Parts: sequence; structure tokens; C-alpha cells
Amino acid sequence: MASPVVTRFAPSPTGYLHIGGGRTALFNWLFARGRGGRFLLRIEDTDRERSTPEATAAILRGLTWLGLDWDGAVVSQFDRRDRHAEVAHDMLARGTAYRCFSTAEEIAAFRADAEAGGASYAVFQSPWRDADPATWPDRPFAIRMKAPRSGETVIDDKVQGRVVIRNETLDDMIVLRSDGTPTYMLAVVVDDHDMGVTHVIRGDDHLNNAARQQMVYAAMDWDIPVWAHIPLIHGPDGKKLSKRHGATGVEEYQAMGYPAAGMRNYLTRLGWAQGDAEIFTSQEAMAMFSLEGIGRAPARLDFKKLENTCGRHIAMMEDAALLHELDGYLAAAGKVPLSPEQRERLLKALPGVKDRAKTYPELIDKAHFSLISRPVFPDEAAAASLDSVSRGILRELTPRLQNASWTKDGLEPILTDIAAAHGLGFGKLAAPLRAALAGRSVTPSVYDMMLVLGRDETIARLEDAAA
RNA sequence: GGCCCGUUCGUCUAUCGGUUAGGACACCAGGUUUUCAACCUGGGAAGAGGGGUUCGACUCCCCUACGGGCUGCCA
Repeated sequence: MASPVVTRFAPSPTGYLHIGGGRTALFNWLFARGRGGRFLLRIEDTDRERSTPEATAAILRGLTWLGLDWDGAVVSQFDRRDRHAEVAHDMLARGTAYRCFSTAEEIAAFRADAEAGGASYAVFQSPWRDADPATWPDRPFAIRMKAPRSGETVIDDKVQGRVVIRNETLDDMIVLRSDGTPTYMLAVVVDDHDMGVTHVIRGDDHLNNAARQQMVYAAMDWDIPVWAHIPLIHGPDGKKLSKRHGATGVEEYQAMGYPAAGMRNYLTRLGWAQGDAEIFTSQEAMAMFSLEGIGRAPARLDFKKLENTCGRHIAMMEDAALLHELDGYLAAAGKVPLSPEQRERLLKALPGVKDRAKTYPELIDKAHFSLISRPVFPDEAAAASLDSVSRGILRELTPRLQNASWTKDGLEPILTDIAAAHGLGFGKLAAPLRAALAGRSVTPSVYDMMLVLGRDETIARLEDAAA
């Protein structure tokens, strides 16, 4: 039996959940869930200066909205600092790490010298690497890994392929700071090992780090996980995604009214492909997702395609689920919640409007006629079609609706009759009807509106407009 | 500076030595229509540049250009 897959998402709690981080989490989630594995969440909060509980909460909210559920409790890296220190000392005992008494000033001076000497690279070489314990001074020390100075480290990456890094370009990285706290390079490895992580799927900004981390695995004689370094997401201009590109936080997309299912679909296709598959559910994505399908080049965010994908998902959604999503959107966007009456009518209106909206605000706008109550105030364009002639036709129409069978088949002959009687095309009659029923010139089908509103409300709105 | 990664239509991508280089979004034109959208049909649109290897390169190798990352007692 193959060992079960364990993946993890390990963000730093220094801000909101970035869209790129969201995709990294999504890939880890899809990979684990598609293979009956576990998806873990670890907060990398060892940097006490920059980590905040608010940021952690924001990240959890973002993941929850995206529908990425994790297994077990959220792990705090900071809480595991004793274990990290223990491993650092274990390395010391194994002789794969050493005490380094160099101060920050000495290191800075070393680098300055190297630079002045025109060295091609300035890998710091600690004088304490092989120092006699008898010479150890009585002051705080950092623990450095004793990295090999020759040979090469090979990263066998599922996305990037075989990456070879010469060991002489890597320094003896610090694993435990002089204040006794662990560094990221040590903590990730210890945590991933202890949590049983089998596949590390993360941004390719960590590709070089993987070489140094692999040395820690080797130093501790631990199994190396499968690496998969995915390219970062760029803005539409191809530059690294930043604030000036607009929304970079996952929660901003929620507030803009993009459905989570559409976001998942779009983000999955951003940098990953399986043949011609474009629109799919998360269940389908889990079944298809593979590390081999991930591209090697950074992808750009394309809002048009995002919108198209979201529109397809809105159209696919069940009405009841859609209504529930709408409630969530209104709350997230800080808008007034729907009243019971509005919910009831909107639910009936959804089938007629959901295939014409790409986002929730657009959907609500299309369903405007179902959310308003009398009196309906026509906008300028709608008012223009309510001239005296049109109002006369409306007056003529209402009595005939009293006894009509309230179905499209029952209503259609009546409306086409009236139009014909006045020598008008149906389009000419539809305009004042839209104005009367919705107060707008652009609306869903007039039949759909009449059926959603019902006989009494329809007639009342027509009489209001005809008066 | 050094090291590492990347480069197919405007965008996301397929192709895993032999294809008229395919699909999707976007765009343009036409159709349908009850406004808008949707939908249908058609169209334009790509292998960064230069060297190799090979009977044959988008595909393999090298160089250049461009983009990105790493180079911290940050993560």
C-alpha cells in the first residue's frame, strides 16, 4: 500500500490571504483530497515582529470562503519552538551543526571585505566551523548547519525537473539564533517531518531554499518529501502581482461578488491544465489534478476569463444554493440583507436571471425587478417608453389579464393580440411593460417577470404605470 | 555581481521529434431575438532571437535577450 498523501499550506500571518497563496493552498488541497490524503494547515509565526493574530484570522477566513477545509488543528510554528531547538541541539550532537560565535557586525564586515575584493560571491564562512571547544568564548552563539562545501545538491522537483545546485554557493545557514529561537529554514523541515508531510507544494520562490532544507533532512537522516515548486502568479502586465494591479487579497474577491466555486475553477486552471478541460466542479478537479499538469511559467491574472468562469458556475448552481451564496455575499460586502419577501421572490426569479450574470452584484442587478416593491419608479429610459399611447395600451391590457391562465402559454396570445391590434411588433409592447414592471428598459424576459411577480403584483404595477 | 527558474495566439494553455500547431477567454463579423445577456456560425491571432543535434524540431543542446526568484540571526 502506498503511503497516504499529506500536504500542507504554511502561510506567514503578516497580512491577508494573497491570491497567490490561495492558489498554493488550492493545489495542496486538490492534490491531497483527490488522493484520499490529508491537507494540513500550519501558521508560520516564528517572526514575532510581523506576525499578528488578526492576520491569522484573515487567512483562515479566506481559506474557509474558498472552501478549502483542512484536517486537524491549525499548527502554530511558534508553539513548536522547543522542539525546533531540540533538533538543533541534536544536530550539534551529531556533528552536523556547530556553535558560531560570530557577531552580526563581524559577518557584515566579512561581506563588505569580500565585495571590496571583487569576489564573485560572498558566502560567509564562519571561523568557528571547526574551532576547538577550548577556544569558545563566553557569549551567546548561533547554531549553524555544517553544510558540505563541495559537491552538489540535487532537487528532484515534480514541476521544475532536476535542479542542481553547487554546494559551494550555499553558506552554513543558521538553524538556531543566538537568542535560542529557530529560523524558518530549520522550523519548516522539522515541522514538515513531524507532521508527516509527504508532498511539499509551494511557490517557486522557495526553490533555492529546498536545497538548504534538503541538507537538514540529510543531517537528521530523515526522508525527503516530494518537491513541487509552482510558479508565482503575475499581474496582467506580467509583473509580480502587487497592490497597483487591484485586488490581491482573496477576501476582496469575495466582496466583489465572485462565487467561490468559480474562483476555485479559475485558479485551478491558472498554471495547470489537463487537456482541454476548462469548466469543472471541485470534485472533477480533484480527480484530474496532478503535479505533472502544472506549468513552469508564471501565469497572469485575467479578469475577463475569471468572470466568464464565474458566470458559468453561477448558471450551474442550484437556486437554493445560489440564494444562500447571495446571502453570504451581501454580508461580506456589507450590504443590506434580503427580506423574507425578497428571498421568496428572488428564488423564483433566479432561473430566469442566473445564466446572464457573471458576478453576484450583476445577478442582483438583473433580478432588480423582483427585489423592488411598489410603487415602481421608472428610470429615464423607461419613462420615455411610457407615453400616453403606451399607457392607453396598458389600460386595455390589464382587464384581460384578470382571467388569464398565468403561464407563458396563457399570457403569450393575450400580449401578441394587443400588440397586433395596435399594429405594433412585440418589441414595441415589451418596452412599456418593462418600464411598468421593472422601471427599466433592460430587464429579463417580460413573461419571466410576470410569472415571478404573479397576477396581482403584475396588474398592480401595470395600473400604477397606466395612471 | 553570483546562483537558480522561466519564455507557444493579447491572456490561460494543449503538444511530451513528424499536427493545416488544437481548445478556452477576449476581440471582430454575421445569425437568432422581446431590451440586455445568453446562444449559434465564421474570422483574425502564437512557438523571443541566433546557433547547433537530427532525414525531420515548438519539442533535445548551447549562446543572447527579456522576465522572475534566491543570495538575512525574514518567512
